[in-house]
Amino acid sequence: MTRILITSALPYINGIKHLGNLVGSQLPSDVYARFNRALGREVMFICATDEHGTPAELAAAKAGQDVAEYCADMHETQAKLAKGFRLSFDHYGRSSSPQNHKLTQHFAGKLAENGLIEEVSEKQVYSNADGRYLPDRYIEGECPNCGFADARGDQCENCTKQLDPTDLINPRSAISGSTDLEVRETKHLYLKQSTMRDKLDAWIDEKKDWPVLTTSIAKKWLHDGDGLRDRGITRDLDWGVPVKKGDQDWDGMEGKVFYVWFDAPIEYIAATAEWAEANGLGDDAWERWWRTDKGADDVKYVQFMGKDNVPFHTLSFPSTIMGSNEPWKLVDYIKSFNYLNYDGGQFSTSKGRGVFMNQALDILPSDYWRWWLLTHVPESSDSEFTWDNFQQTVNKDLADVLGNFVSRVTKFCRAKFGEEVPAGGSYDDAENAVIAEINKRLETYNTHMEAMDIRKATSELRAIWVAGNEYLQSAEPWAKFKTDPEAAAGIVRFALNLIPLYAVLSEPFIPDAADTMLNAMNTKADWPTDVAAALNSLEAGHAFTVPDVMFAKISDDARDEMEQQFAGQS
RNA sequence: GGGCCUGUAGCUCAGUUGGUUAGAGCAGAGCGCUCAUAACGCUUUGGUCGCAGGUUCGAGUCCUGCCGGGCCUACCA
Repeated sequence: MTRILITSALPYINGIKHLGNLVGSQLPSDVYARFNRALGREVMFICATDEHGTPAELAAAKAGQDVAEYCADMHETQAKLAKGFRLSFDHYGRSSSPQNHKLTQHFAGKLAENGLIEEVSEKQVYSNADGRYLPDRYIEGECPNCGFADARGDQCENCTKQLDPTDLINPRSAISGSTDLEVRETKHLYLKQSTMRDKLDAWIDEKKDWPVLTTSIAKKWLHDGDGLRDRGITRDLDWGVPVKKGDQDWDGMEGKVFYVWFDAPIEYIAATAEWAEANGLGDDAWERWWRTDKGADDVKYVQFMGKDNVPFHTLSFPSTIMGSNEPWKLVDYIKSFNYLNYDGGQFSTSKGRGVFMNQALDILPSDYWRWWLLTHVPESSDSEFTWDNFQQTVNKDLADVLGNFVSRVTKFCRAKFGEEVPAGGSYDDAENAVIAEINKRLETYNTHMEAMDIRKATSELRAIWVAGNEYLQSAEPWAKFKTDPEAAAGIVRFALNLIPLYAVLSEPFIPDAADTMLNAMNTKADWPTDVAAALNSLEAGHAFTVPDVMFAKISDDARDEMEQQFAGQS
């Protein structure tokens, strides 16, 4: 039996994430995890907060908190929101965990042993007022090319010319505005990725089935200019994983930490170790997912991420893994996504533009958001959120097609036969035709889910819901009831049986609604392998209840109000 | 500047290795049903597939150029 290891890109710690962040990795990975669990496969689904780096320190300072305290609070907030959206992580870890400190230092030590680390002395801009080194984009000044006053140290937004911070005229700190800057000499570790270029190139070449978005970005970095460049993996910061070789100190690296992009992917592994500890299990429990010498040979490892994360997952992290010369599990498939835009522009934290995870849950239940986001997940190109589209999709698909189906069937039965599955009648041609159709659609649905074609899967699922309404319309139990109650009973029994089937098939997308359906029908169900059998599972006499309205519609007024509320200040 | 992605009905999107009259959902129109959240079902109107060339017996699909949108470009993460 194949085991499935799934990781979602780690949300950064510096604030509450918006819907674009959610749909770009966590939500689709959750669908895939739920689907695989439903099939009975053993799944390990990992996510964590990514807590290191300059922006985390600045966010903490802005919040007037110590950075460790800030990260702990924000981790709790994000974990709570993840639960609110029903993200079914087996563990939601923290990149600041002791496990990650230990593993990150371990990998660095191995890379050094294998001659893949180089010490480089370089010049960095230091801000006396801020008491810290400034990354290029945290330095602003006048562009030497076009004269734009607020050019950033890496690139001028106005003329798009790439810059070096020392090019700027009258440079200042973007954090404090201070001009008390100086260039200091500082020593850093570089990972010699360039020596692994051919190996990485050959490895990427094997991945014929990966999304073009994934492989093309990797190829660009491998072949652009002089090819893959070495990458600095340390920073002059206080908050992070202290630079060590395994458990040994690293001469000349005192007071420095590893670069956030070096330790963040290692947290996928460390979070699994956190999971083991949290569940009172030994190291072998997590190592069997990650070490091919300890049982991970039968693991299929799938990563989900936004396109901005691709280079780090196709090149940097594999360099770390391969360079260690230890039998760690490499990724088998990378599913990458484009971006979700908001009503004609980008989501913007600073402008308060767009919907953030906490706000979304304040307004409507998670299933509404999950369904819309997943039916519009940016798989082939960027996609766009509009309130009008959101309202239409939710009202039509969830309220009218699925919710109303459950409602009409259960209420009709209650009125004519009471709140139990009626006896009498039998399944005939009409029912067998529905079984045949669902069988066919289920096969397609399974194929899309295995391939992680999320949008195609949603439209197939919707078609399966529609089949129920079509059936009722042509079977007309309300008309039959007047002349042939037995026949009507058979129809209602069949229709009632569709509800648990729909619940199971819908669970990866709308888990709360699936629960509601199963609870109402007072049953449990497995992923169907035999649709005919599944539609015979509720027998005559089985008691059920009529659920409350599963999905209340979004009114035009409510839609307009929400649109106003989230328009931002642009 | 360079690289990649993208432009198909009013809207959101499918369109396998080029092969007869270009598909789906929503929206619009008409009809039907009345069990149901005025829900459901059936039928139907919308497209010189961004533009211009080219290859081919044949191109939405391949090539070239142009126009528009997006992302990345290695020190934000």
